[in-house]
Amino acid sequence: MQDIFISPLSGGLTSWVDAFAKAKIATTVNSKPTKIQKMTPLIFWLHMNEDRQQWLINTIDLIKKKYINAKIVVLANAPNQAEAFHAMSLGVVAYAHAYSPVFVLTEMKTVISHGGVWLGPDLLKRIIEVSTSLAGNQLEQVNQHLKLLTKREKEVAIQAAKGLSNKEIARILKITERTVKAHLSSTFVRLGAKDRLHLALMLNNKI
Amino acid sequence: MQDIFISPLSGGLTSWVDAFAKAKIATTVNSKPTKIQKMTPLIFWLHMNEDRQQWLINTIDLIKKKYINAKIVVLANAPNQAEAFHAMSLGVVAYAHAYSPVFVLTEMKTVISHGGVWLGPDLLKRIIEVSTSLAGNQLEQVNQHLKLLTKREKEVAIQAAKGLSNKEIARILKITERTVKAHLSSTFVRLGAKDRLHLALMLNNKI
DNA sequence: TACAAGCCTGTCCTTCAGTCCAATAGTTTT
DNA sequence: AAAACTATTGGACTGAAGGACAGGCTTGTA
Repeated sequence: MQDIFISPLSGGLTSWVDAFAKAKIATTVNSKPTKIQKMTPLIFWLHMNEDRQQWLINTIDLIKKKYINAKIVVLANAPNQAEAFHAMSLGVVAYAHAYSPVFVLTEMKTVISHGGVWLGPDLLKRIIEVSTSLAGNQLEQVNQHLKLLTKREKEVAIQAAKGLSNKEIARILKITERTVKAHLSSTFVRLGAKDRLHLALMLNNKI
Repeated sequence: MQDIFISPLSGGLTSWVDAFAKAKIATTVNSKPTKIQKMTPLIFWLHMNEDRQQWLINTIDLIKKKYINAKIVVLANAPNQAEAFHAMSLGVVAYAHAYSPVFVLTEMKTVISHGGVWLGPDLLKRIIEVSTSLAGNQLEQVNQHLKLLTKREKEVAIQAAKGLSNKEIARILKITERTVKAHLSSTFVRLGAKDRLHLALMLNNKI
Protein backbone atom coordinates (compact mmCIF):
# COMPACT_ATOMS: atom_id res chain seq x y z
CA MET A 1 0.00 0.00 0.00
CA GLN A 2 1.48 3.27 -1.14
CA ASP A 3 0.11 6.34 0.62
CA ILE A 4 -0.09 9.57 -1.30
CA PHE A 5 -1.11 12.70 0.47
CA ILE A 6 -2.37 15.56 -1.69
CA SER A 7 -2.33 18.80 0.24
CA PRO A 8 -1.99 22.50 -0.45
CA LEU A 9 0.55 22.53 2.40
CA SER A 10 3.78 21.53 0.75
CA GLY A 11 5.09 19.40 3.61
CA GLY A 12 1.75 18.04 4.70
CA LEU A 13 1.01 17.64 8.40
CA THR A 14 3.45 16.11 10.83
CA SER A 15 0.91 13.54 12.00
CA TRP A 16 0.81 12.15 8.51
CA VAL A 17 4.53 11.62 8.46
CA ASP A 18 4.38 10.13 11.94
CA ALA A 19 1.72 7.71 10.87
CA PHE A 20 3.15 6.73 7.52
CA ALA A 21 6.84 7.37 7.19
CA LYS A 22 6.97 6.13 3.62
CA ALA A 23 4.13 8.29 2.39
CA LYS A 24 4.52 10.61 -0.55
CA ILE A 25 3.26 14.14 -0.12
CA ALA A 26 2.34 16.24 -3.12
CA THR A 27 0.29 19.29 -3.91
CA THR A 28 -1.49 17.91 -6.95
CA VAL A 29 -2.22 14.53 -8.40
CA ASN A 30 -0.66 15.38 -11.71
CA SER A 31 2.72 16.31 -10.33
CA LYS A 32 3.82 12.70 -9.85
CA PRO A 33 2.29 10.56 -12.54
CA THR A 34 5.32 8.47 -13.47
CA LYS A 35 6.93 7.80 -10.13
CA ILE A 36 4.14 5.55 -8.95
CA GLN A 37 4.02 1.96 -10.03
CA LYS A 38 0.47 1.39 -11.10
CA MET A 39 0.37 -2.13 -9.75
CA THR A 40 0.83 -1.42 -6.06
CA PRO A 41 -2.37 -0.60 -4.27
CA LEU A 42 -2.68 3.14 -3.76
CA ILE A 43 -4.36 5.20 -1.10
CA PHE A 44 -4.88 8.85 -1.89
CA TRP A 45 -5.37 11.07 1.12
CA LEU A 46 -6.91 14.31 -0.08
CA HIS A 47 -6.48 17.28 2.17
CA MET A 48 -9.53 19.45 1.87
CA ASN A 49 -10.26 23.08 2.58
CA GLU A 50 -13.72 24.47 2.92
CA ASP A 51 -13.56 26.21 -0.43
CA ARG A 52 -12.26 23.37 -2.51
CA GLN A 53 -15.42 21.43 -3.29
CA GLN A 54 -14.85 21.67 -6.98
CA TRP A 55 -11.22 20.72 -6.59
CA LEU A 56 -12.30 17.62 -4.70
CA ILE A 57 -14.69 16.56 -7.42
CA ASN A 58 -12.12 17.08 -10.14
CA THR A 59 -9.35 15.39 -8.22
CA ILE A 60 -11.40 12.33 -7.37
CA ASP A 61 -12.45 12.10 -10.96
CA LEU A 62 -8.87 12.35 -12.10
CA ILE A 63 -7.63 9.72 -9.66
CA LYS A 64 -10.37 7.30 -10.58
CA LYS A 65 -9.51 7.62 -14.23
CA LYS A 66 -5.78 7.24 -13.72
CA TYR A 67 -5.68 4.60 -11.02
CA ILE A 68 -8.68 2.36 -11.24
CA ASN A 69 -8.17 0.54 -7.97
CA ALA A 70 -6.92 3.40 -5.88
CA LYS A 71 -8.73 4.11 -2.65
CA ILE A 72 -9.48 7.68 -1.79
CA VAL A 73 -9.67 9.26 1.62
CA VAL A 74 -10.76 12.80 2.37
CA LEU A 75 -9.16 14.66 5.25
CA ALA A 76 -11.14 17.79 5.93
CA ASN A 77 -9.93 20.86 7.77
CA ALA A 78 -13.48 21.53 8.86
CA PRO A 79 -15.43 18.30 8.52
CA ASN A 80 -19.14 18.58 8.04
CA GLN A 81 -21.87 16.13 7.33
CA ALA A 82 -23.01 17.47 4.01
CA GLU A 83 -19.50 17.35 2.64
CA ALA A 84 -19.00 13.89 4.08
CA PHE A 85 -22.12 12.56 2.42
CA HIS A 86 -21.09 14.19 -0.78
CA ALA A 87 -17.64 12.67 -0.60
CA MET A 88 -19.07 9.22 0.14
CA SER A 89 -21.33 9.50 -2.85
CA LEU A 90 -18.27 10.22 -4.97
CA GLY A 91 -16.81 6.89 -3.89
CA VAL A 92 -14.50 7.98 -1.12
CA VAL A 93 -13.81 5.19 1.38
CA ALA A 94 -13.02 7.37 4.37
CA TYR A 95 -13.74 10.84 5.61
CA ALA A 96 -12.08 12.31 8.66
CA HIS A 97 -10.61 15.37 10.26
CA ALA A 98 -7.32 16.42 8.70
CA TYR A 99 -5.79 16.77 12.13
CA SER A 100 -6.81 13.29 13.27
CA PRO A 101 -4.29 11.76 15.63
CA VAL A 102 -1.85 9.15 14.40
CA PHE A 103 -3.75 6.20 15.82
CA VAL A 104 -6.86 7.21 13.92
CA LEU A 105 -4.94 7.47 10.69
CA THR A 106 -3.41 4.03 11.11
CA GLU A 107 -6.75 2.62 12.10
CA MET A 108 -8.29 4.11 8.99
CA LYS A 109 -5.65 2.50 6.88
CA THR A 110 -6.24 -0.87 8.51
CA VAL A 111 -9.92 -0.74 7.80
CA ILE A 112 -9.48 0.55 4.27
CA SER A 113 -6.87 -2.06 3.44
CA HIS A 114 -9.37 -4.73 4.25
CA GLY A 115 -11.91 -3.29 1.90
CA GLY A 116 -13.77 -1.45 4.60
CA VAL A 117 -15.04 2.06 4.87
CA TRP A 118 -14.00 4.37 7.67
CA LEU A 119 -16.13 7.13 9.06
CA GLY A 120 -15.82 9.31 12.13
CA PRO A 121 -18.04 8.56 15.09
CA ASP A 122 -20.42 11.46 14.53
CA LEU A 123 -20.98 10.78 10.90
CA LEU A 124 -21.34 7.10 11.54
CA LYS A 125 -23.83 7.76 14.25
CA ARG A 126 -25.79 9.95 11.94
CA ILE A 127 -25.68 7.44 9.13
CA ILE A 128 -26.81 4.67 11.38
CA GLU A 129 -29.60 6.76 12.76
CA VAL A 130 -30.79 7.59 9.31
CA SER A 131 -30.43 4.08 8.02
CA THR A 132 -31.94 2.29 10.94
CA SER A 133 -34.82 4.68 11.09
CA LEU A 134 -35.29 4.20 7.41
CA ALA A 135 -34.61 0.55 6.95
CA GLY A 136 -35.27 -0.67 10.45
CA ASN A 137 -37.85 1.28 12.34
CA GLN A 138 -39.71 2.35 9.29
CA LEU A 139 -39.75 -1.16 7.94
CA GLU A 140 -40.98 -2.14 11.35
CA GLN A 141 -43.76 0.41 11.10
CA VAL A 142 -44.75 -0.80 7.68
CA ASN A 143 -44.87 -4.32 9.01
CA GLN A 144 -46.97 -3.12 11.90
CA HIS A 145 -49.40 -1.77 9.35
CA LEU A 146 -49.33 -4.81 7.13
CA LYS A 147 -49.81 -7.05 10.13
CA LEU A 148 -53.31 -5.63 10.51
CA LEU A 149 -54.28 -6.93 7.09
CA THR A 150 -55.21 -10.34 5.81
CA LYS A 151 -52.88 -12.06 3.38
CA ARG A 152 -54.83 -11.01 0.34
CA GLU A 153 -55.41 -7.47 1.52
CA LYS A 154 -51.68 -7.16 2.07
CA GLU A 155 -50.93 -8.18 -1.49
CA VAL A 156 -53.45 -5.73 -2.87
CA ALA A 157 -52.29 -2.92 -0.60
CA ILE A 158 -48.67 -3.31 -1.62
CA GLN A 159 -49.53 -3.12 -5.30
CA ALA A 160 -51.80 -0.16 -4.77
CA ALA A 161 -49.05 1.61 -2.82
CA LYS A 162 -46.80 1.17 -5.82
CA GLY A 163 -49.24 3.21 -7.87
CA LEU A 164 -50.97 0.44 -9.78
CA SER A 165 -54.61 0.84 -10.77
CA ASN A 166 -57.28 -1.57 -9.59
CA LYS A 167 -57.42 -3.06 -13.04
CA GLU A 168 -53.69 -3.70 -13.06
CA ILE A 169 -53.77 -5.18 -9.58
CA ALA A 170 -56.65 -7.43 -10.61
CA ARG A 171 -54.66 -8.70 -13.56
CA ILE A 172 -51.58 -9.39 -11.47
CA LEU A 173 -53.41 -11.19 -8.68
CA LYS A 174 -55.77 -12.93 -11.10
CA ILE A 175 -58.94 -11.70 -9.41
CA THR A 176 -61.74 -9.37 -10.42
CA GLU A 177 -61.36 -5.63 -10.28
CA ARG A 178 -64.37 -5.70 -8.02
CA THR A 179 -62.54 -7.87 -5.53
CA VAL A 180 -59.57 -5.58 -5.57
CA LYS A 181 -61.88 -2.76 -4.61
CA ALA A 182 -63.32 -4.83 -1.82
CA HIS A 183 -59.91 -5.64 -0.39
CA LEU A 184 -58.83 -2.05 -0.69
CA SER A 185 -61.97 -0.80 0.99
CA SER A 186 -61.42 -3.02 3.97
CA THR A 187 -57.73 -2.07 3.96
CA PHE A 188 -58.63 1.59 4.17
CA VAL A 189 -60.83 0.89 7.16
CA ARG A 190 -58.28 -1.28 8.92
CA LEU A 191 -55.39 1.13 8.47
CA GLY A 192 -57.41 4.30 8.74
CA ALA A 193 -56.33 5.44 5.31
CA LYS A 194 -58.43 7.97 3.45
CA ASP A 195 -57.75 6.66 -0.02
CA ARG A 196 -55.09 4.82 -2.00
CA LEU A 197 -52.80 7.82 -1.99
CA HIS A 198 -52.83 7.92 1.77
CA LEU A 199 -52.27 4.20 1.82
CA ALA A 200 -49.27 4.64 -0.45
CA LEU A 201 -47.84 7.35 1.77
CA MET A 202 -48.35 5.17 4.83
CA LEU A 203 -46.67 2.15 3.33
CA ASN A 204 -43.88 4.35 2.06
CA ASN A 205 -43.28 5.72 5.51
CA LYS A 206 -44.24 9.22 4.62
CA ILE A 207 -46.97 9.54 7.20
CA MET B 1 -10.72 -4.85 27.39
CA GLN B 2 -12.30 -8.07 28.56
CA ASP B 3 -14.00 -10.09 25.89
CA ILE B 4 -17.00 -12.19 26.81
CA PHE B 5 -18.50 -14.51 24.27
CA ILE B 6 -22.05 -15.63 24.89
CA SER B 7 -22.89 -18.65 22.79
CA PRO B 8 -25.16 -21.67 22.91
CA LEU B 9 -22.07 -23.68 21.94
CA SER B 10 -20.36 -24.35 25.22
CA GLY B 11 -16.80 -23.98 23.95
CA GLY B 12 -17.54 -21.28 21.44
CA LEU B 13 -15.79 -21.30 18.06
CA THR B 14 -12.10 -21.92 17.64
CA SER B 15 -11.62 -18.70 15.71
CA TRP B 16 -12.71 -16.79 18.80
CA VAL B 17 -10.11 -18.44 20.93
CA ASP B 18 -7.51 -17.89 18.24
CA ALA B 19 -8.37 -14.23 18.07
CA PHE B 20 -8.68 -13.56 21.79
CA ALA B 21 -6.91 -16.06 23.97
CA LYS B 22 -8.01 -14.39 27.16
CA ALA B 23 -11.67 -14.29 26.29
CA LYS B 24 -14.30 -15.77 28.54
CA ILE B 25 -16.89 -17.98 26.91
CA ALA B 26 -20.27 -18.50 28.53
CA THR B 27 -23.72 -19.65 27.55
CA THR B 28 -25.66 -16.92 29.31
CA VAL B 29 -24.93 -13.49 30.67
CA ASN B 30 -26.20 -14.38 34.10
CA SER B 31 -23.84 -17.23 34.70
CA LYS B 32 -20.83 -15.04 35.46
CA PRO B 33 -22.00 -11.90 37.13
CA THR B 34 -19.50 -11.69 39.95
CA LYS B 35 -16.28 -12.75 38.33
CA ILE B 36 -16.07 -9.67 36.15
CA GLN B 37 -14.71 -6.46 37.57
CA LYS B 38 -17.18 -3.83 36.53
CA MET B 39 -14.50 -1.23 35.93
CA THR B 40 -12.64 -2.87 33.06
CA PRO B 41 -14.16 -2.13 29.69
CA LEU B 42 -16.22 -5.08 28.49
CA ILE B 43 -17.05 -6.34 25.05
CA PHE B 44 -19.87 -8.81 24.80
CA TRP B 45 -19.88 -10.95 21.70
CA LEU B 46 -23.34 -12.42 21.29
CA HIS B 47 -23.58 -15.53 19.17
CA MET B 48 -26.89 -15.47 17.39
CA ASN B 49 -29.04 -18.14 15.82
CA GLU B 50 -31.82 -17.38 13.40
CA ASP B 51 -34.48 -18.19 15.94
CA ARG B 52 -33.16 -16.21 18.86
CA GLN B 53 -34.43 -12.72 18.10
CA GLN B 54 -36.17 -12.46 21.40
CA TRP B 55 -33.16 -13.82 23.24
CA LEU B 56 -31.04 -11.12 21.61
CA ILE B 57 -33.38 -8.38 22.71
CA ASN B 58 -33.51 -9.66 26.26
CA THR B 59 -29.79 -10.25 26.49
CA ILE B 60 -28.87 -6.82 25.17
CA ASP B 61 -31.30 -5.32 27.58
CA LEU B 62 -29.80 -7.28 30.45
CA ILE B 63 -26.22 -6.37 29.55
CA LYS B 64 -27.05 -2.70 29.22
CA LYS B 65 -28.62 -2.69 32.62
CA LYS B 66 -25.81 -4.57 34.33
CA TYR B 67 -22.79 -3.07 32.59
CA ILE B 68 -23.51 0.45 31.50
CA ASN B 69 -20.41 0.95 29.40
CA ALA B 70 -20.15 -2.47 27.88
CA LYS B 71 -19.96 -2.70 24.15
CA ILE B 72 -22.01 -5.33 22.42
CA VAL B 73 -21.25 -7.21 19.24
CA VAL B 74 -23.55 -9.57 17.43
CA LEU B 75 -22.10 -12.57 15.63
CA ALA B 76 -24.79 -14.10 13.46
CA ASN B 77 -24.82 -17.60 12.09
CA ALA B 78 -26.87 -16.39 9.17
CA PRO B 79 -26.38 -12.64 8.91
CA ASN B 80 -29.08 -10.65 7.23
CA GLN B 81 -29.74 -7.00 6.74
CA ALA B 82 -32.97 -6.76 8.63
CA GLU B 83 -31.46 -8.36 11.67
CA ALA B 84 -28.39 -6.19 11.39
CA PHE B 85 -30.43 -3.02 11.30
CA HIS B 86 -32.45 -4.26 14.18
CA ALA B 87 -29.34 -5.02 16.18
CA MET B 88 -27.86 -1.62 15.39
CA SER B 89 -31.01 0.07 16.56
CA LEU B 90 -30.65 -1.79 19.84
CA GLY B 91 -27.27 -0.17 20.32
CA VAL B 92 -24.97 -2.90 19.10
CA VAL B 93 -21.61 -1.57 17.89
CA ALA B 94 -20.79 -4.36 15.50
CA TYR B 95 -22.57 -7.01 13.49
CA ALA B 96 -20.76 -9.73 11.63
CA HIS B 97 -20.76 -13.34 10.59
CA ALA B 98 -20.14 -15.71 13.51
CA TYR B 99 -17.56 -17.55 11.45
CA SER B 100 -15.62 -14.43 10.53
CA PRO B 101 -11.89 -15.09 10.21
CA VAL B 102 -9.55 -14.10 12.98
CA PHE B 103 -8.29 -10.97 11.30
CA VAL B 104 -11.81 -9.66 10.99
CA LEU B 105 -12.46 -10.27 14.67
CA THR B 106 -9.32 -8.47 15.74
CA GLU B 107 -10.06 -5.66 13.34
CA MET B 108 -13.51 -5.36 14.81
CA LYS B 109 -12.07 -5.13 18.25
CA THR B 110 -9.63 -2.43 17.19
CA VAL B 111 -12.37 -0.32 15.75
CA ILE B 112 -14.71 -0.88 18.67
CA SER B 113 -12.03 -0.11 21.22
CA HIS B 114 -11.61 3.27 19.66
CA GLY B 115 -15.27 4.05 19.96
CA GLY B 116 -16.06 3.06 16.42
CA VAL B 117 -18.74 0.92 14.90
CA TRP B 118 -17.93 -2.06 12.76
CA LEU B 119 -20.09 -3.35 9.95
CA GLY B 120 -19.53 -5.86 7.21
CA PRO B 121 -18.92 -4.58 3.70
CA ASP B 122 -22.36 -5.41 2.38
CA LEU B 123 -24.24 -3.83 5.19
CA LEU B 124 -22.01 -0.81 5.13
CA LYS B 125 -22.50 -0.44 1.44
CA ARG B 126 -26.22 -0.61 1.90
CA ILE B 127 -26.17 1.89 4.73
CA ILE B 128 -24.10 4.31 2.75
CA GLU B 129 -26.32 3.94 -0.25
CA VAL B 130 -29.36 4.60 1.82
CA SER B 131 -27.84 7.49 3.68
CA THR B 132 -26.22 9.27 0.82
CA SER B 133 -29.20 8.81 -1.40
CA LEU B 134 -31.39 10.10 1.37
CA ALA B 135 -29.30 13.03 2.43
CA GLY B 136 -27.93 13.99 -0.90
CA ASN B 137 -29.11 12.54 -4.13
CA GLN B 138 -32.76 12.08 -3.38
CA LEU B 139 -33.25 15.62 -2.20
CA GLU B 140 -31.37 16.63 -5.30
CA GLN B 141 -33.69 14.54 -7.44
CA VAL B 142 -36.77 16.10 -5.93
CA ASN B 143 -35.38 19.52 -6.61
CA GLN B 144 -34.60 18.47 -10.15
CA HIS B 145 -38.23 17.56 -10.52
CA LEU B 146 -39.58 20.67 -8.91
CA LYS B 147 -37.28 22.80 -11.01
CA LEU B 148 -39.25 21.75 -14.07
CA LEU B 149 -42.41 23.33 -12.66
CA THR B 150 -43.61 26.88 -12.44
CA LYS B 151 -43.94 28.49 -9.03
CA ARG B 152 -47.62 27.82 -8.77
CA GLU B 153 -47.42 24.32 -10.14
CA LYS B 154 -44.77 23.57 -7.57
CA GLU B 155 -47.02 24.69 -4.73
CA VAL B 156 -49.89 22.61 -6.01
CA ALA B 157 -47.71 19.57 -6.65
CA ILE B 158 -46.28 19.61 -3.14
CA GLN B 159 -49.71 19.71 -1.57
CA ALA B 160 -50.99 16.99 -3.85
CA ALA B 161 -47.98 14.84 -2.98
CA LYS B 162 -48.93 15.18 0.65
CA GLY B 163 -52.24 13.55 -0.14
CA LEU B 164 -54.52 16.58 -0.17
CA SER B 165 -57.53 16.63 -2.47
CA ASN B 166 -57.96 19.25 -5.15
CA LYS B 167 -60.61 20.91 -3.06
CA GLU B 168 -58.30 21.16 -0.07
CA ILE B 169 -55.45 22.45 -2.17
CA ALA B 170 -57.77 25.04 -3.69
CA ARG B 171 -58.76 26.26 -0.25
CA ILE B 172 -55.18 26.48 0.95
CA LEU B 173 -53.88 28.31 -2.09
CA LYS B 174 -57.03 30.42 -2.39
CA ILE B 175 -57.74 29.47 -5.99
CA THR B 176 -60.49 27.53 -7.73
CA GLU B 177 -60.54 23.77 -7.71
CA ARG B 178 -60.59 24.07 -11.45
CA THR B 179 -57.26 25.89 -11.39
CA VAL B 180 -55.74 23.27 -9.18
CA LYS B 181 -56.72 20.69 -11.74
CA ALA B 182 -55.13 22.75 -14.49
CA HIS B 183 -51.86 23.09 -12.61
CA LEU B 184 -51.83 19.42 -11.79
CA SER B 185 -52.54 18.44 -15.38
CA SER B 186 -49.61 20.44 -16.61
CA THR B 187 -47.49 19.09 -13.77
CA PHE B 188 -48.26 15.53 -14.82
CA VAL B 189 -47.16 16.31 -18.34
CA ARG B 190 -43.98 18.07 -17.27
CA LEU B 191 -42.87 15.37 -14.86
CA GLY B 192 -44.23 12.45 -16.81
CA ALA B 193 -46.44 11.39 -13.93
CA LYS B 194 -49.48 9.25 -14.60
CA ASP B 195 -51.64 10.66 -11.83
CA ARG B 196 -51.37 12.27 -8.42
CA LEU B 197 -50.31 9.02 -6.80
CA HIS B 198 -47.38 8.72 -9.14
CA LEU B 199 -46.57 12.34 -8.52
CA ALA B 200 -46.58 11.70 -4.79
CA LEU B 201 -44.28 8.71 -5.18
CA MET B 202 -41.93 10.77 -7.34
CA LEU B 203 -41.75 13.65 -4.91
CA ASN B 204 -41.31 11.22 -2.05
CA ASN B 205 -38.38 9.56 -3.77
CA LYS B 206 -40.12 6.27 -4.18
CA ILE B 207 -39.73 6.09 -7.93
C1' DT C 1 -72.34 -28.80 13.67
C1' DA C 2 -72.69 -24.10 13.69
C1' DC C 3 -70.57 -19.79 13.56
C1' DA C 4 -66.89 -16.56 12.37
C1' DA C 5 -63.63 -14.92 9.21
C1' DG C 6 -61.52 -14.62 4.93
C1' DC C 7 -62.13 -14.46 0.07
C1' DC C 8 -64.52 -13.57 -4.15
C1' DT C 9 -68.06 -11.40 -6.97
C1' DG C 10 -72.11 -8.61 -8.30
C1' DT C 11 -75.04 -4.11 -9.07
C1' DC C 12 -76.11 0.60 -8.24
C1' DC C 13 -74.69 5.00 -7.22
C1' DT C 14 -71.83 9.19 -5.98
C1' DT C 15 -67.87 11.68 -5.99
C1' DC C 16 -63.52 12.87 -7.50
C1' DA C 17 -59.79 13.14 -10.81
C1' DG C 18 -58.27 14.28 -14.98
C1' DT C 19 -58.60 15.67 -20.14
C1' DC C 20 -60.10 18.55 -24.06
C1' DC C 21 -61.31 22.90 -25.79
C1' DA C 22 -61.46 27.73 -24.95
C1' DA C 23 -60.82 32.39 -23.11
C1' DT C 24 -58.70 36.53 -20.57
C1' DA C 25 -55.04 39.04 -18.50
C1' DG C 26 -50.41 39.82 -16.79
C1' DT C 27 -45.32 39.06 -17.43
C1' DT C 28 -41.19 37.98 -19.71
C1' DT C 29 -38.43 37.28 -23.60
C1' DT C 30 -36.94 38.40 -28.06
C1' DA D 1 -43.93 45.97 -30.03
C1' DA D 2 -44.69 41.11 -30.98
C1' DA D 3 -44.29 36.54 -29.37
C1' DA D 4 -44.17 33.36 -25.77
C1' DC D 5 -45.11 31.98 -21.32
C1' DT D 6 -47.83 31.97 -16.98
C1' DA D 7 -51.88 32.19 -14.02
C1' DT D 8 -56.50 31.91 -13.80
C1' DT D 9 -61.11 30.19 -14.77
C1' DG D 10 -65.11 27.91 -17.32
C1' DG D 11 -67.95 24.01 -19.35
C1' DA D 12 -68.50 19.44 -20.93
C1' DC D 13 -67.13 14.93 -20.68
C1' DT D 14 -64.91 10.33 -19.44
C1' DG D 15 -63.31 7.12 -16.41
C1' DA D 16 -61.70 5.47 -12.07
C1' DA D 17 -62.35 5.12 -7.22
C1' DG D 18 -64.85 3.99 -3.50
C1' DG D 19 -69.23 3.28 -0.57
C1' DA D 20 -73.72 0.76 0.28
C1' DC D 21 -75.96 -3.46 0.09
C1' DA D 22 -76.09 -8.45 -0.94
C1' DG D 23 -74.77 -13.12 -1.82
C1' DG D 24 -71.89 -17.55 -2.28
C1' DC D 25 -67.93 -20.44 -1.08
C1' DT D 26 -64.25 -22.28 2.00
C1' DT D 27 -61.73 -23.13 6.16
C1' DG D 28 -60.89 -23.25 10.90
C1' DT D 29 -62.63 -23.29 15.50
C1' DA D 30 -65.95 -23.28 19.56
